[in-house]
Amino acid sequence: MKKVPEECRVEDALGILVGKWKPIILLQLLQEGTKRFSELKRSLPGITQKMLTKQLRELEEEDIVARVVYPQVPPKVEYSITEYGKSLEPILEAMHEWGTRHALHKLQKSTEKSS
Amino acid sequence: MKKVPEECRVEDALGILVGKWKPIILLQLLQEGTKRFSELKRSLPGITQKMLTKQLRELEEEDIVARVVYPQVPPKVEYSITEYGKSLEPILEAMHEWGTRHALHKLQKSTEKSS
DNA sequence: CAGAATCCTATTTGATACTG
DNA sequence: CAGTATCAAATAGGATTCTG
Repeated sequence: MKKVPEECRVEDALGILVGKWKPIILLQLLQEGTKRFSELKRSLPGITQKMLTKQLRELEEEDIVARVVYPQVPPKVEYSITEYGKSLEPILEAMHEWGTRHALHKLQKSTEKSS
Repeated sequence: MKKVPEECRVEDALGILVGKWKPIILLQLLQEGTKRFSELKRSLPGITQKMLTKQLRELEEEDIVARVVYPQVPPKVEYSITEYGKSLEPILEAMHEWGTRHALHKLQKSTEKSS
């Protein structure tokens, strides 16, 4: 179904990072290590259970995050970045750096009225 | 309105790359240099004028691509990556590399039936 | 606690036709 | 040639309620 040249794999990486909460979820897990579902939810103000579940499931599907269920009551589920998932870190950092510069760039452009 | 920690600029970069056709448009312009609207359309099988126009406008808005209109008939419009836009290239390449490895990774996983 | 299920809105993408 | 305009379909995102 893909009509783009097959040697372009940019969209594969992009597809994994895309989602309103995925980058921030990944950064949380990268920085803080393993976290429970409820901890993650607390650190992500505004997210709903549905979205958190969905995004985590998608990341799990791609083997980026690991999900460990402790069979006890009340339930306990822990999420963490897989070794494989850590390979995304350089990309996330590059994007963070670029994004920071981009914010400055836009600021400069908007100040270009005073030559 | 943003609820994510303000020090996270990953989404800014992501927002610029996201769009079904943006990565491939950028790669085209990076690899082939300046191109006309119709040339771009030809190199992007499946894209509609509407989408091509929209994505280009969004990239132009962020100062990633430059749009030059030649006031003549029939119209001629050329698009190219700006100097600033070229700063995205490392990210695109990193994503491309990662995406390639990811394709292999998934292939290996699907072959894990034979231990 | 960690979700699943349902319902609803908004944004994205696409098909098609028209225009200076 | 390089768009715009309009309509329809698909997808993403969100609010709320229920459950083992």
